[in-house]
Amino acid sequence: MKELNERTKKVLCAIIQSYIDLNVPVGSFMVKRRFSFGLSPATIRSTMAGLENLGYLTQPHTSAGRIPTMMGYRYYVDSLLMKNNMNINSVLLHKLYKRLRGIQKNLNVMVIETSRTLSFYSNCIGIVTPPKAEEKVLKHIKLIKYEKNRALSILISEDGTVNNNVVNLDSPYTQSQLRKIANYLNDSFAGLTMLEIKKRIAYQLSREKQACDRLISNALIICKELIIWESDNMLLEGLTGASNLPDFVDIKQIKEVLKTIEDKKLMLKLLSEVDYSKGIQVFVDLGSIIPSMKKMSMVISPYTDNKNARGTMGIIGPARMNYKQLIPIVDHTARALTQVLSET
Amino acid sequence: MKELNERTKKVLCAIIQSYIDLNVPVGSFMVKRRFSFGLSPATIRSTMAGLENLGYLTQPHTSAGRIPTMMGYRYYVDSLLMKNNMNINSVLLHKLYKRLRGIQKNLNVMVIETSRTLSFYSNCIGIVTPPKAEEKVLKHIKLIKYEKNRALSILISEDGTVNNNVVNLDSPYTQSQLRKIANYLNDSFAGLTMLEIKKRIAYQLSREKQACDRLISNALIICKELIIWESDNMLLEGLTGASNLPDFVDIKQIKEVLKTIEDKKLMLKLLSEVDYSKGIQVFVDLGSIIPSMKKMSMVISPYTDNKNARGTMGIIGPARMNYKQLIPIVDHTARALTQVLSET
DNA sequence: AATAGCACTCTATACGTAGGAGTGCTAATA
DNA sequence: TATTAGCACTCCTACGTATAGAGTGCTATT
Repeated sequence: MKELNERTKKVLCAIIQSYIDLNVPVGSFMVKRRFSFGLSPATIRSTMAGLENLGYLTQPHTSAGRIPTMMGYRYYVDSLLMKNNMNINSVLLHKLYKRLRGIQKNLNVMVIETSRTLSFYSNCIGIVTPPKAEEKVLKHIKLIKYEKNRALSILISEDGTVNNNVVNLDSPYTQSQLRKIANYLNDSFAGLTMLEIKKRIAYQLSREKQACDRLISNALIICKELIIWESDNMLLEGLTGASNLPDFVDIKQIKEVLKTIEDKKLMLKLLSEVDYSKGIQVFVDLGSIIPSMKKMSMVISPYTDNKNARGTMGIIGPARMNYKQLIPIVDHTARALTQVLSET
Repeated sequence: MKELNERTKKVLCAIIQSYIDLNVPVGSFMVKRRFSFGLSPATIRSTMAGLENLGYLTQPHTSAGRIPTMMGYRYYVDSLLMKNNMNINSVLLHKLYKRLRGIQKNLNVMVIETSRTLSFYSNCIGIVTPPKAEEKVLKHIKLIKYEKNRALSILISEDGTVNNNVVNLDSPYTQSQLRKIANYLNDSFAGLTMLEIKKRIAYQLSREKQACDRLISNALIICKELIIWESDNMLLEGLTGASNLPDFVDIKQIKEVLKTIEDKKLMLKLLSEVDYSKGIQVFVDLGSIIPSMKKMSMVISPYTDNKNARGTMGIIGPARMNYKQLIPIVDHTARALTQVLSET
């Protein structure tokens, strides 16, 4: 891939910016009118022809202007991130922080509210994954007698999330037996991540099937069940807002996207592979990963509570989205969320 | 409103059934072809003209067949319910019961799964409201020390639902103090509905502001906070399926519906006013209640656990939906859910 | 190397026409 | 008197044609 010369770069970015702004194939005259770098339409035309050959632009038909290819968007976004010449309205920024700060400090509520916020300010689909279940650190387990052969378990994590679940027992236990089981589990596992706990349980159960105490082996089995139940999840908000975008005129596309989102599995898989170390990331053309997401992009950023909890949050919208505005919005929302969560 | 004569009824229902089946304005020849009651097209035409005058049918334009008005659907559905000549595939019925029976007996999961089931078998939007929070009967409250000034509360209802919530305390309490508070609350309120508890708390707090024990008054305040938090909710599934219906060609309509559904408030209000005593109910033309739901209908039925819990469940779809199939589906799903919940 | 000029291409829009489905009215019929 | 056949009429839809406009690529010129 040869490096583009300065002028070619400029023309490419001008075209993409115009297309993002106007949603219409942009021709040589349009570029000249909107960005008066002293070039004649003819010159711009030949540059455009070059960019088309290189694969950055394409024509819907012979006598139309150019529109960006996915490769074009990729280039555009990368050069934006490089130059970092994006701007965010300071009033909006203030509102963003205020809104997140106003929420009660309950992680579950926080996650919902963040996805709403993202959707609200971006007019895209807001997406937030709570901290990964496997990485959560166990703080405390509590077991309460519930029905004859069942116990209510309460699982408190270091990050403040609480999960409850009904576990089935092999035989009736008294409340004091349940307390003993809970004590054992707390002594053994508090402070460890769910992943570590899972591993240890598997090890202990395999090692001494017969040797150990019935109470203990039952405790292990209960705990195993508990942890399995703690599955990953994800929250999406703002289908309405997103569907108002001019790009969603294609009803087939909208249905496809709805379907994928309702399915969640694919999205979760994709999100689980996001690289936490990288900061903000832009996936231009989700279609190459999830077929139904053709011509869609995702801007995503990690967040943490500065302890163990790490999650991802961002937006999904048309590849033609206004990156210049939206990348900073996602970025600042992630910072704001991290900050608020760290204050606990 | 004059009663229609037998033949006119027949023609009206034939036209509506045809329109539901084919989604095309139906003319006199069509009726003759599909339903050979010995009438000539000319006769059918004059009957149709009469029905149009009465407001049951309408013409998209002068030289087209007739389509039903909302009043027409109303008449059609009422006569269906009256004659009760609806049929349900017994294989489908079997699957329906099997599916609901296969779910673990956790009310929350049950509700999600029911709305999925409804959506799956109807290709409409499935809608289920969990039992009304106010009508829930308190079984047991448990308080656990959580952080300095906070306690984790676990609220178990008779119907098996568990809610947890973090309550803020005015000052630090020890675990044993919390236990005392919980005991007091259990002694006072277990077995009452949330609504009753709310009333009693309001009464007690107002009656003896100074007289009573600090612990008790705190207990009351905590409990109040808990109960307020228990708000009504609703679950919707199957936007994808519904959007595949041929009626949803209008993108504007689909967006309007999405918006309303995302909002939830209007829907909840509507559902809270459903008459439990009536069994299955059909709202033809939701548009008259919720403007964005033009030309949509709702088939809805109550369910119970044969104790205190009562909720509503049903489907939302185009006014042109196949009532003959879908009314029995909703009906049987409600019966199945009631049966499964009653088995606990 | 950049530009002006020009012929060419393709789309979107409007318009006109023909075909067809369905009606309402009227007169004939059982 | 209720029903029906016949017929003129209406209106939608599909399809073909014509036209304006936007934008291009190529070529000759600066």
